[in-house]
Amino acid sequence: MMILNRLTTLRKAKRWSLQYTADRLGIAKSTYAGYESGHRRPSLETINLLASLYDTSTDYILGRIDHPAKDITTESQVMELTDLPNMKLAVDGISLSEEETIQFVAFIRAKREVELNRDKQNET
Amino acid sequence: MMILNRLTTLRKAKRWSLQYTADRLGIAKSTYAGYESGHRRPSLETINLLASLYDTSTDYILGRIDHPAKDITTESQVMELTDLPNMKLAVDGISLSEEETIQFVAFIRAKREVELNRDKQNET
DNA sequence: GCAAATGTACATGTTACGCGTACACCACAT
DNA sequence: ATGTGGTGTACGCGTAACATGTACATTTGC
Repeated sequence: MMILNRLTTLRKAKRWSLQYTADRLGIAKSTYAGYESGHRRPSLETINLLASLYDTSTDYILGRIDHPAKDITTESQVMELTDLPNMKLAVDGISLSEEETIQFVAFIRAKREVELNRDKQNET
Repeated sequence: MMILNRLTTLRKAKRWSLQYTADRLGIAKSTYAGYESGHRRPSLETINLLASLYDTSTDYILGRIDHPAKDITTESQVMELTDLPNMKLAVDGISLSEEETIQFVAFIRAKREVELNRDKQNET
């Protein structure tokens, strides 16, 4: 059995729905759902697209390698956290789980939302 | 059209025949020949095997990258968040402020603390 | 020149892919 | 409570395209 269950993790890291992802891929929602559930498997083109959309490599999606990194060294100086599979971050020497990063991104978004609303209140 | 014509080059670089390659892959000669001629396309498993046999990556075989280098995995660089005074992280394209990064670390530590205590509770 | 190995082309049966559809579930507003 | 839109899941069907065997062409070694 080929490792494709990484798709679900990758998609949720982007906070995308099945429908949205399927639209980006140009296929039906049920089709993409089949990939994640393991009942169906994507075409080569779709694998390619997925690697691009999820900012990773086909090798990672296919389970050939265990690190989803695109080439970190060539990345720009600013690293996007929502592209989290591209990097490994640690706190106190313990690597962040993807779940932790997802939670933090949600945390930051909520915090900014609050600040945005507060600013709006302060407008004349 | 997907770039698969690299297969012929890769195979000849190894000085392998169609038959030998097909045997290594566990498929019929005509089947593998179909890949190189472009009339047929390999399964995901076969793509995987091909990348391994030819000592390259699926990304190269699929035409996602142009260099056949095997080690596309810049081996897991783990970056310690607390050691990154000038590390630039972003969420939704907006760079994290230093305070936000501090909050990030605090957030993770608090979460882990909670989990640690919960685990202790669950011990007999 | 011959034989064996290699490469190419094709017809066929069968797999499994993509889609639509239907359903359960949840959040939220009415 | 009832409705509405969005999400994830499961299934049956029609069909594209895959794997194979076979046959033929071409090259290689003797």
